[in-house]
Amino acid sequence: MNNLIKEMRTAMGLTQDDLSERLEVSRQTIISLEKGRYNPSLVLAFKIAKLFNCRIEDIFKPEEE
Amino acid sequence: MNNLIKEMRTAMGLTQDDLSERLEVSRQTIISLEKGRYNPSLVLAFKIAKLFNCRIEDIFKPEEE
DNA sequence: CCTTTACGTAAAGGTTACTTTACTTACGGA
DNA sequence: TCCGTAAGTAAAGTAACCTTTACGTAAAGG
Repeated sequence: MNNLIKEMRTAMGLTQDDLSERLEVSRQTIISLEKGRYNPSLVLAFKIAKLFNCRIEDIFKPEEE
Repeated sequence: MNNLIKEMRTAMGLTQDDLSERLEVSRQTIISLEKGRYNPSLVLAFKIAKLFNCRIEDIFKPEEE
């Protein structure tokens, strides 16, 4: 699952630490998400979309099968 | 996390078993999702949206905080 | 230099998504 | 009445998300 979290985060001028606080997750979670190490839960995906003021589909790009 | 899986499934004339095969998950997973017992992974949410030919936001409704 | 900030890795543990198996109930048709 | 189908519960196990803690590195500033 590819995503644009890092791009959107830096565009907002946020550090990983800032973002983790706003999303109420650990910094480790942000790092792992940005690195593509795992896919977020749907709940977290909704939180991220809300914070970035866009849709889940705008941030997350499932790899084509 | 509220969702419209059951409604959309029956609208397509599919049984829980049919749906589980198309999504490549177990029937238990379908039952639990429809019953709202847990939230799917983002990957599964994308699969569901693709099958129902709509967006994740059209199917899943996060409870307001 | 030394400190602070931002980003990164690694490992151990908890919680939850998801699987597998087995059993139950209700319904409709032959 | 019997059988098959669809939907449901329950329990035990595996996999993945997410946390916590600790440590490493590079850059910028004093």
